[in-house]
Amino acid sequence: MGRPPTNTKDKLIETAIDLIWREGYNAISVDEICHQAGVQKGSFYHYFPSKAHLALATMDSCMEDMKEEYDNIFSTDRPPLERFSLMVQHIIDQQRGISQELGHVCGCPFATLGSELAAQDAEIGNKINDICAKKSRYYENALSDMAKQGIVPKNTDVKLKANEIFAFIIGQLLMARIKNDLGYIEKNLERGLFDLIGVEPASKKLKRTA
Amino acid sequence: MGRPPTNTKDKLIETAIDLIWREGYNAISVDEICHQAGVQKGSFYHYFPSKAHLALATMDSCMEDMKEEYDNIFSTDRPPLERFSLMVQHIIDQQRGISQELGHVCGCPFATLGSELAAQDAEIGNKINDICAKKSRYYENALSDMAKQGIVPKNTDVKLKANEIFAFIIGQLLMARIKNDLGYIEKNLERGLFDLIGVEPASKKLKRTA
DNA sequence: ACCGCTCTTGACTGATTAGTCAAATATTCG
DNA sequence: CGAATATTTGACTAATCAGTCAAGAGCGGT
Repeated sequence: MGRPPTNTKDKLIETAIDLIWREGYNAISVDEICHQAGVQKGSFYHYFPSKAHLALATMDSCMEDMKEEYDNIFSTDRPPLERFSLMVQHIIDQQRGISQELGHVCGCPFATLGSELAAQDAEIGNKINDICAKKSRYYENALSDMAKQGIVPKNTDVKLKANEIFAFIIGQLLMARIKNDLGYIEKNLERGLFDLIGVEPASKKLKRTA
Repeated sequence: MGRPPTNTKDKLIETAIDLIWREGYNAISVDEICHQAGVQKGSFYHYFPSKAHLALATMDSCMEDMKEEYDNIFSTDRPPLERFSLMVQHIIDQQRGISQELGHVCGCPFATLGSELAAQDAEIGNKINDICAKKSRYYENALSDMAKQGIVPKNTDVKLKANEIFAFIIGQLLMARIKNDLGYIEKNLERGLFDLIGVEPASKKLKRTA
């Protein structure tokens, strides 16, 4: 029944991800998104009741991609420390790709949007909160496994530690975005992460405290 | 000669700091700033050639305040570890005050603005870069002193370490802003900071590695 | 062929945007 | 007082904003 589904909605979401990620939510207009997506305004409002709803849809889309990647990276088959190393590499690769594609280091899309809209739109704020919690859970699980294996102290507060790790990562990504420079992340992200966890990556082995 | 100077310019800057800090740069209008400052549009453009120039002025103002506080906190009279503890307390106090005044946890004003405008306005991006560098220097000096005193390894890369600390702090502040919750900062900021530095705060003393 | 449904079109609205400007006002100096 | 300068006023522009809507186009089922 009716006209067959098209890729209009997806085109809008894909275009919006790029534009919002690079420029921010309030800096771009519905007209601009439509124009770059090659879609008419009426079609936009056929699929999304408002600009804010499109932003929510872009987050859902990013969230899906993220989940797929992180389910793999944080697979329990992998040694827990290796999961973090792999994640660092994934972040660097992703940032490099996006920065080449969009002409600017863009950082974490959730953090950028969250920072901009935290005090403005409660629903978006909640959604970003959700995403933070989901990401933290990957870290918590890995940290739990590390505690079981004695890589970190058994009594480690994994929730607290996961929060520290999360903050450190989005902080590095935010700095990379502001400086438009991936150098620090490339040099510094893994090292800082392992400092926070309290272990040494790869070759260098130092005494840990129990 | 001429009409005497008034506080109009300062009123505009003060109002803009509050509005931009809470809502973001693109989310607020010149009209709104003028209205809340009780100033007419023409007066605004008498003092500032554009909205972006007001944003620059707010950053200069924040920067001045910051410098005064940090010159005190990071005074070389103080033991270097105490400087970091004092800074943590200062951040917490400041965030509590602003969140009460503006009705929302606002995080770091430079990071918020930087995140929003990094890809948009090169001049603002450069200024924020400058501010980051200045703040990092306080950390570097303290870390150098700690290295001299053997509190951290003599061969510590203080520039790298300062960058890690900086990223961690703005990451925590960003999360606090997104979650609109100071809880994590109050519980977690000092602890994570000392984990990164590689020392233990206050009572708990663990073996460090040389 | 015709109906019913989905999707698309593009002109339209009314509000808001950053920024302009000429005239008015207030003050100091001579 | 009167000239010179600094500040204020508020109406104005032209562009842009999010969102609306009535009309039509494309398709499946009957």
